[in-house]
Amino acid sequence: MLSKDQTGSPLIDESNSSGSAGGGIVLKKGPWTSSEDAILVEYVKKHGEGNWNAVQKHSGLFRCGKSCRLRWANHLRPNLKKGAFTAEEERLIIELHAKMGNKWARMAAHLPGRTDNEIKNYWNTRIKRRQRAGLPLYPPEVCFQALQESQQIQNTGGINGGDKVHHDLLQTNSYEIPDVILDGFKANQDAFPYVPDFPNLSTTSMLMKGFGSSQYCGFMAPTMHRQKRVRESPALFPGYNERNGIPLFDQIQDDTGDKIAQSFGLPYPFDPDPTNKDPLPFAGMQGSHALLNGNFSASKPISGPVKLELPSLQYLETDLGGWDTSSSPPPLLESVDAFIQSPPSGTVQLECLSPRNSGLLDALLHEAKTISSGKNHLSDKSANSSTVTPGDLADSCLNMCETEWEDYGDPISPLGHSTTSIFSECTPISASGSSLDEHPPAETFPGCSVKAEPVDQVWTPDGEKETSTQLDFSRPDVLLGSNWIDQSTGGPKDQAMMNDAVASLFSDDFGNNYKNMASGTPTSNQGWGLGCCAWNNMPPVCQMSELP
DNA sequence: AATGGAGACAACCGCATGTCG
DNA sequence: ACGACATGCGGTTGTCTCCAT
Repeated sequence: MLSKDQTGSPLIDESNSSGSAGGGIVLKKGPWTSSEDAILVEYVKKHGEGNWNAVQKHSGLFRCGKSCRLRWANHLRPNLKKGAFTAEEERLIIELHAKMGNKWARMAAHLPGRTDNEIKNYWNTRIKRRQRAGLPLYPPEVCFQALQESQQIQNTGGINGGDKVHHDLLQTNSYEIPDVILDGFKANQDAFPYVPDFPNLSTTSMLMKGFGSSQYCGFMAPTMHRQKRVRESPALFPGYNERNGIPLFDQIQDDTGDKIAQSFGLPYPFDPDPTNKDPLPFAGMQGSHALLNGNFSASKPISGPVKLELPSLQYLETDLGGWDTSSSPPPLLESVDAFIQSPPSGTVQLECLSPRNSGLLDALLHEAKTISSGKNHLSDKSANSSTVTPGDLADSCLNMCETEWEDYGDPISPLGHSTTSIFSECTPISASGSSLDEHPPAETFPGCSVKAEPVDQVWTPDGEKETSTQLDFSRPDVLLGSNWIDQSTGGPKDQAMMNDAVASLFSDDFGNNYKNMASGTPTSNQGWGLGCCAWNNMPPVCQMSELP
């Protein structure tokens, strides 16, 4: 141990001291000096780690045990890696965060020599940077993988596995990006890993934000301990259950949702505290779409072998749980449409309060429910008490994800988050004539059986056509309602009406793009995808202008 | 040269959890 | 079962440096 003389008497710096050890001893706070470090190292060498409160007693170090532990863990313990994160580490951090959320300690366990604090700082810095740049937090392949793993969890009966299953998955380091994705992706991702250069992707960023960290955008409920999580309370959505016949989320295994949510780094469900007066459920919706969209609408990373298909509603005709297993890869590419299907009539009003508006996992669940009900809705809607199965949910998520891989442009807005946040989740109906049909959300178009055409054509996203219009979607559902399809023809219900309505509400640019989309002309807005359904039920309080 | 913003990093704080008597 | 204590974790804040203006 160094003597005070040797170390310049750093033990007590009165000018920088605060606090007390209870016995009148003033404990130092603030930056550690090298001499303090030496003392601590010496102490640990002698006595080992732990019993940190004894450090002060035995070493004369005027630091609280907490501070000592932190200093040791973050700076002094051996085998600590110093310096910048390597590319591999960064990739891992991103992947882990996509799966775990802000579980820094757990993430650190996967990064030998790195501390949770280091990772946390790195991530927060990255968040800020990417937020500012309007870039997505997660690369699409990471999102997809997270989804895939969620599905794997469910498929392996991990519904009740809780974190354990999830953790096990992580332990396997199964971070391989699905080939189906990377076949095409890697080819174009020299600069990969996780931060693909998506010049046109800025609008998806918002959707990426809010993952598990309240500081991302502020609209996400903070990560909560499981013990604190309370299942969705009917009080939050009064009448939701009874009137809609749609099961509340407590009908779904909590662990399932939890795991999935964690796969996204999401708190699940959204702030469930019924006493919480903060209207986060809705405020968080944007973030939620960040989830659905931002994660998956990674612009156009795929080219080549990946089969890209426009969403199809075909599955609605089939048993939801009975994907055509003859095709491979299965249902993933074919079910996105589920999310663009309008809810069955009669549910619209209620869904203004539906949990999907939370934007979190429950939103997915709700969408899955919509899918489920969509295949047989109307007829037995009222009797529909089907519970969304985890598999359904996962499929839906995955399908969404894959759809988002489609090569489409982003209706980028300098707002960064806005347009894509919303629209990239809207299914690009098709270039074959199907188009959106504007309708008020109160109007429904049951029997969604639109068959989307495969996306065979490759078009260049009109990334230059960015709208800088400040969009104010007091009722985005008006525009984004998924009920724009004539169910009988699969085409636009009233294209002119829709176009006019859109043009009137959007900027000219935006409206024009929209019109182009409606007419099948590829534009940057063709990527409007999955979000329709979710936004379809967006409460009026959500306005794009409120986005950062 | 001065200044302000952003990034990087370190450290603290509050709370939750685990352990032990 | 309970409380005290130690530890762990995540969020937040403070400080320093760099860089553009």
